[in-house]
Order: sequence, then structure tokens, then C-alpha cells
Amino acid sequence: MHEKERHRIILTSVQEKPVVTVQELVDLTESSEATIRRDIAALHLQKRLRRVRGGAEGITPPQFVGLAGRPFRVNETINAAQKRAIAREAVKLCKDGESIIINGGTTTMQMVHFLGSHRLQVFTNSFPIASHLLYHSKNTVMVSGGMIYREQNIILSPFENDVTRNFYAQKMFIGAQGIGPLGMMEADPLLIQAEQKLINQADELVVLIDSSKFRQRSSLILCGLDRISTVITDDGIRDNERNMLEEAGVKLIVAEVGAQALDKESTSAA
Amino acid sequence: MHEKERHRIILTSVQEKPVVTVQELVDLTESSEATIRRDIAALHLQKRLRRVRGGAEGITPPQFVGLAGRPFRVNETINAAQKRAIAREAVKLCKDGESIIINGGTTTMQMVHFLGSHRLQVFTNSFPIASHLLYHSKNTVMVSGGMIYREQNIILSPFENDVTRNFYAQKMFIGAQGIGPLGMMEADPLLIQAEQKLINQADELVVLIDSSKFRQRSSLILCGLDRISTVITDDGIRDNERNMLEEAGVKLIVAEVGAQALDKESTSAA
DNA sequence: TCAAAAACAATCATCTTCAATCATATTGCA
DNA sequence: TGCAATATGATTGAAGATGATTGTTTTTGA
Repeated sequence: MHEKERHRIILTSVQEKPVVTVQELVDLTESSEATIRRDIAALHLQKRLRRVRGGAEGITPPQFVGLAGRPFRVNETINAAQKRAIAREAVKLCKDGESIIINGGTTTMQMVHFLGSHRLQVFTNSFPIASHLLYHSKNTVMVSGGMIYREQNIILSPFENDVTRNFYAQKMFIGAQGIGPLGMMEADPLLIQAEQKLINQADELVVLIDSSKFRQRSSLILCGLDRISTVITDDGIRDNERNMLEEAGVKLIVAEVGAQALDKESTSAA
Repeated sequence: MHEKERHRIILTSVQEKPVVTVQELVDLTESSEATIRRDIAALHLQKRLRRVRGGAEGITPPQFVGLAGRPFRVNETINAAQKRAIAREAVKLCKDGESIIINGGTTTMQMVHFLGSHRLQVFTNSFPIASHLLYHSKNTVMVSGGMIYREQNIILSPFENDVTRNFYAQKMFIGAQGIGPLGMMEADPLLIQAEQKLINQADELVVLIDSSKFRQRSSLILCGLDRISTVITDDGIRDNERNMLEEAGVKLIVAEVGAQALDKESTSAA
């Protein structure tokens, strides 16, 4: 077997398993122990894997560390304050007893913080959202079935006939990569697929999006503005963007970032 | 078992439980007390956990305490040692690349400990099992869709047309409330419903059941003995019970419960 | 407080893994 | 083809890891 081929085998092996022994690789490549050791040493120098006693281990890609290492972090997202403020407004739209759909995403995930004392029927395709609501609230939690994608953190089934079709909600909450005259946009085909499944299962579509996303475009269009009932964003939204939404008949809610900070100001001012 | 693997097991254990004893880890890793002590000492030096008398405790990151807490506790079950031993034998039946179904339950949940270094396609209706595998292994994880029942910790859809029908596995692992000449029995109608859905989606049915369950009866029969391929139990099984299985053509695997449990038995018997 | 039990540390035998070396095989090139 | 460079495989002694044993310390419960 050729050197390149062995290296390929070794590298895929350490990706698939946390640690691969020299013996396993010997069996796999039908080459000698010495060769495998040399290969591991070489790949270690190239920093393509880490050499450990007994074999080799993969260099865990950073995004995986957060996933494999601990449950998940609801807080560690960029623009957390804005996203939280937006999420808070979103939760204010919900009345106890209502059914809602929460599509997976970093902004929508912030909603879990404010849902703790609610009693809603929540359907979601996000594993972390379901997990959090399950253990930290008394809402009824329902999930879509299918494979759990680690990177996107969503549950998606390739089949048409899943429970998604049997759930209907007053409101669906969703984030997006960008928004413009053509509608909501997303970059990841997998997310588009998941969202497409849910988008027709609710009366109102509520889009949670921080204002910077008005200036972002992306490759895939999820739906037009006419499908959107409400947009919740922060006060960074510009006039032309307001007009765009108004013309499309979309209700706009502007969340005040750091409302509690404002409160403090007003108290200290008084 | 490899050093890295042991470390991984130890670290996930202290994440799930505030404190883990050396004995528990010995059972979990099938290595000696001395090795576990060395491991704990090493991880302590790396500040990845805190060493305490009797075992190790996790270093709870402060930002986490109020937020995510502990999603669930895989370890806090009665007869944990027996269940773990049984679960270990169950995992030994799996080969990498295989598809398996794990039905929710306290015994089957123990399997997650031994699945850490495997690469399987796992379908489950148990939210905690899915969660654990997702964050602590590289297995492909698939879940059934539907409502999450808090008490039973399973995901169940009232509809026929869910993804469950689209998944087929070589083996299905399942626990039970009791077992007798009439077959496997369960008390909770909800569990029966969930199990019925899955039971025909696999070639072999592997039943994980501690020996005391042979003397228990329950109200609802899930399936007859003829449907069962293999039973895994502990060494408390009696001769007539062995015969019952043998006559029904069921393969029997008896798991050896950890050394310390055996010691206790022999001392009390003496 | 004392005695039994549990947990621990230290030591040693055994097994595994490793690095170094040399012999052999393969490849590239004149 | 013949030669040199490189890659591979086998061997061997050293280093490391593991598990059992033994004696010490700590904890527990009467």
C-alpha cells in the first residue's frame, strides 16, 4: 500500500474515532507496526493529528469541542445582548396555552431564557432548545424526528411523512442569515430544508433578526416578505429598511437593547 | 481500554454526577483501581477535575451553574452496578457501522457509557440517551419525533406516520418491567405504545433485564418470547428461568457484576 | 476510644509500546 | 541494467503502563 493511501486511512480513522491504536491501523492497512509509527510521527509533525501513546488521536476541530465537551452554551453567542432583547420581545407575543414553533438558531435559542415561567406548547427542530425547555421549564415540548446534525444543532428528517405535518401553531419564530426586498435568506441548504418543512405549519411568521442582517445578503431565499407577519429587530434598523417592511405590510417591533440598563439610567436620573 | 478513553469516561462521569467513586469508574472502564487512581491524579494535575477521597468531583464552571445545570443524571438509578454490567454486554454485541435502536429505559441508558468510542447509527426514542450520545460520542444520532414525556423521558408521537417507520436496524435494545413465559411485560401504557412502534423495525430484539425482573409480572404484554433473540441479565438468574429461555430458543448472556458486588455476596453468604 | 473497613500509596512483576538499528524491498534515474 | 535513494519490515533493548500485593492512613460505627 502506498504511503499516501495509508495517511488517508489514518486520518479518516482518527476523525471517526477519538483514538485509534497502532494495532488497529496495522490491521487496516496491512502494513507493519514500524511503518504506522513512522506515519503517525510524520502526520504529527504536520499537525494533522496528535500522537499519543498507543496510537493517535484526532485534533478536535474547535466547533466540535463545544459540542462534544459539554452540553451546549446558550449564552455564548455574538451580539448576545441584542439577541436577548429581540428574543424577549418575541416571547412577549406568546400567551399561555398557545402553540408555537421555534426554529433552531442562535437568536431564537435566546427565547428559552424568557420561556421559563410560561406554559406553552412548543414545537422545535432544535435539540438544544428542546433540551433547555425540557429541563428548565414546564412547557410542553415537542420535537421533530430525524437525524441530529451536530453543526447546525437541528433535527432533520429526509422524509416527508414526519410529525411536523401534524403540528400546527399560531406563531412560528425564526431567525435568518439576511433579509431584503426579496425576502428572508439563509446560507446553509440544510437549514433551508428544515425551515421549509416548518414554515407552512403556522399562521404567523415572526422573524427575529438583528439589524445588521438587513445589510446582509445570502444565497438562498427562504420566503418572500409577504409571508412574514412580524419582524423583531433592534434599534439599529434604518429608515429605508423600515419602509421596506412597511410597504410589504410587515409589522415591525423594535427591541430596546439593554432595557434594564435604560431603567437604571432613568432611576439614577430621577 | 486506552488511556484517553478512560479519561473521557471519567470526565463525562464527573460532569453528570457531582462526585464519582473509584469503584464506579473501575466498573465503567473495566480497569484496575490503581489505574483509575493514577488517572484521577493525572487529571487532577491538569485541573480537569478535583480529586477527593473516594473518587473525583467535577469542577463546575461558575457560568454554568444556574443555567444549564445538569441536564439529566445517567447514573442515578437503582441497581446501577448490575445495570451497567448488563449494558456493557449489550454494547459488546455492536460492531462499528451497524445500525441499532435503543429504546428508552434506565438499563438501556447505561449503554451510553460504553458507546463513547463507537461509530454507530443510533436511533432512540429517549431524549436523555440522544442528548448524551450527541454530546459525548461521535455516533450518528437519530430521534423519533413527537412530544417529550417528562416522566418517562421518551419522545412519542401519537401518529403512525413518523420517521420511525423509515429506520431499520440490525438490533434493538430494550428493557422491561418483567419477563415470564408469556413474554416481556411493561406497566406503563405509554411505554408500551412507544415500544410497539419500534419493535418491528429491527432484526434482532435484545432484552436487557436484571435478574429480579424474572420474578416480576406486569399488566401489559409487549411481545412473546419467540420474538426475542437475546436476553442479557446478571448472574442472579435461576435455573428454571434459564430453562424457560432455552426452551423458547432465546440466547442468554449473563453479565458479571463488578468485583466488589461479588465480594459482598460471598462474604454475606459465608 | 477502639476496631473494622475502606481508601490510599508504594512497590514490583508483567505486558505493551516505543525507538533505534539493520536487513530487505521498492522506486527513481542515469 | 545498475546504482543510489528511499521506504518498509523485523529485531531487540529501553521505557511506559497496568494490575496485584502489601503495608499505611483515614474514615466509620459501635
